[in-house]
Amino acid sequence: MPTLEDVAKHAGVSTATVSKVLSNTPYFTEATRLKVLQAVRDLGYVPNLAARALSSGKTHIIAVVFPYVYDAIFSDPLVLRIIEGIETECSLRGYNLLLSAPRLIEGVADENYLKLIQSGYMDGVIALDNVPFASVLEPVLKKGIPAVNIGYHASTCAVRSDDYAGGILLMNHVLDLGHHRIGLISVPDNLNFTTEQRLLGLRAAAAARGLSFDDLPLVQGDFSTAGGADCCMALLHQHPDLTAIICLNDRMAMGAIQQAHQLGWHVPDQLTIVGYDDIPTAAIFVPPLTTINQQALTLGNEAARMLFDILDGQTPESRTIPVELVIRGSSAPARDDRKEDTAPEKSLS
Amino acid sequence: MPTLEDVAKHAGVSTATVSKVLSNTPYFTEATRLKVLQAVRDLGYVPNLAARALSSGKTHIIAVVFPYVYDAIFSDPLVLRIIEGIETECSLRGYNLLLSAPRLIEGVADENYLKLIQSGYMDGVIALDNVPFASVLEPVLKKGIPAVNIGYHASTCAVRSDDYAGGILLMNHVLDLGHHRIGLISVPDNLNFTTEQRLLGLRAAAAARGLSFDDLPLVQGDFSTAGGADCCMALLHQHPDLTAIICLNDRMAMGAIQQAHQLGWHVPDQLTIVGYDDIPTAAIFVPPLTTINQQALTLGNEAARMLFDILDGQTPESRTIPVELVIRGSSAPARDDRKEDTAPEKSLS
DNA sequence: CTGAAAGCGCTTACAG
DNA sequence: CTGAAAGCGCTTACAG
Repeated sequence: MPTLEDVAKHAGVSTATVSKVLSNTPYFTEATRLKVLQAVRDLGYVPNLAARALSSGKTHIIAVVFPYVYDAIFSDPLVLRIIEGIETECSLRGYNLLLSAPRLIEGVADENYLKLIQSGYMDGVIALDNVPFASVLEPVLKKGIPAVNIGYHASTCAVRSDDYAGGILLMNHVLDLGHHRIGLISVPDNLNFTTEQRLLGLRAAAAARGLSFDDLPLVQGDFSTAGGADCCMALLHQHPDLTAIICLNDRMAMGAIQQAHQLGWHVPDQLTIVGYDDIPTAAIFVPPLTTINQQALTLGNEAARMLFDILDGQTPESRTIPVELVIRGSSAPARDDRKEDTAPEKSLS
Repeated sequence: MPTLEDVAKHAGVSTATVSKVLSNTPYFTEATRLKVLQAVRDLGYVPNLAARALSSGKTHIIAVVFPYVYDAIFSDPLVLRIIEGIETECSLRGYNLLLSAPRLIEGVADENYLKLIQSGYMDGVIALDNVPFASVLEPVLKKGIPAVNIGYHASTCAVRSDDYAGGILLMNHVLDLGHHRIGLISVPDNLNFTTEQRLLGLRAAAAARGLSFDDLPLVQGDFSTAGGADCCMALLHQHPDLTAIICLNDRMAMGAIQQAHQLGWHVPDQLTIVGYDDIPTAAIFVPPLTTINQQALTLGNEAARMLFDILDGQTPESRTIPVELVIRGSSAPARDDRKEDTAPEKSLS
């Protein structure tokens, strides 16, 4: 492999000159610039990134970091979509993308991950940091590495999907359809900031319509389809009068719908079930899922651009990306015959 | 950040000693070893990877490379699963994982990708290399970087899913159900080795049962759900006598099922539709999809282990990972009333 | 068993 | 506008 020195000799200039020409420093004769570039071409020279990194302190690598918890991340189609958004921007800017999925176990740090962060091997970090009890960004910030968070840990510049608004949209949709005996399939408390925001949105919307959120039956799933099915079973068993179930993600919603079918309920005629995320399958599920679309690709794009802005010395503002209610076939008006099964606990406005 | 030199001073030894102790070279007094390790702890020393890479030529980075074509890769749940398998092994061995998705346009190389490969920034490469007209591994091999291919390009040590056997299993299943008017939803020719193998398997199984594969109506989709729906529409329009449709992946199968429903066909009573891949959604789709499970996680695990074997100086053999037919609700026996609509073109054994 | 010293391939003040 | 030289933080023969 030819080195900078080979190029310098071939072009008849110093290594300093080659280096500066290649990094687009101005103040060079057109002649020397051409000589250098020609030599680069002649020799097929490609800079050694390790050497460049060592002397300049810049690696042109950015790391995408997401905690490996609950097996949730690698099973989440949105994650791949976010990564795609990041990869596109990196590719445009000539940056490389390192992937790290630190094992997050309460109280125990992932040694490999800590070493990676402290090794100085990246110019910046984009994190999916939403686990309250342990921030993957914490060691990054301690080391002073530029970082952007796709999430709610408040420590850095962040881009977030408007989960709160999503919760409101979802609850309003269900209420607008005339439902008031509504079950919830959630996830364990204190596990994820995004779902907490969604819950807050649901709560606010319910309160605004005079419905006591705390009285709504709620069971906790684990993000997975199987978990959604189990939750649906539990919910319908204890509360056969429900007319709607709101799930905090699509995978649980799909599991819930399947379970409801197996229990003999027709969705949406007898039971409305809605999800959150608008994963690719949502549109082609039977029935197609009413859900909230969060623009995952945009989240990735924006996070990357934001990081590059920081790397360019700017101080970008955090951004919230809007969400959209996507109404499909899994939600329908509450039917009168079911509504009258029991008396409403609260009067509606 | 403390350097090797700081550690050496703190421990009262030379940098060479520190370096060797840290890389587990034998032949050291227990005393000096302890001194060094204590100093490392005292100072919180973490090696600078760029420096290490420059002087040793080892980066402890492996790159996972997959071509960005047809938008297919980033939308494929199996890819994330394969990456998970690779990441797990890397994490175990203390390696980091770089992701690169070179844009593959016929005849035009991705400049960034070529630079990355030639930059010496990785110890090894795992590729998802299945696009016949352009191998992402080609520049890797030219540079002499150890590589493993998850796919069929013959140039390297490879791990592959047994797509041919999958094709046979799928066709036999459909034939065993009594179908013989079978439509195919494929992908464009010469686009992907894996789908070619599946087609060969389907063809062989058909031939073995006396069915002329070339007489079966075939339309080409684009891997996507929407494409599957379009293909299903075209197929049923021209061949309303079909009793089964075999799709080369699950996403197209799910689109096809949805389209069939919209056209008023009942799956599987009137029409059997099967897929390939067993993506997470397949199990919870309505009806649940009969499909071929290829163990994506295992593919990733094996590919990584194989690469580490090469890095350890061994010469592992290529492996084929078995597949499994998963029979679910989207396939059912051909019904007599439909079978008699037209006379069979060929007699079955 | 341990150390002095060269070298990996770049970049970057500093001169001129 | 261009170059000589130091330095980035490691590893690795080579001595002893």
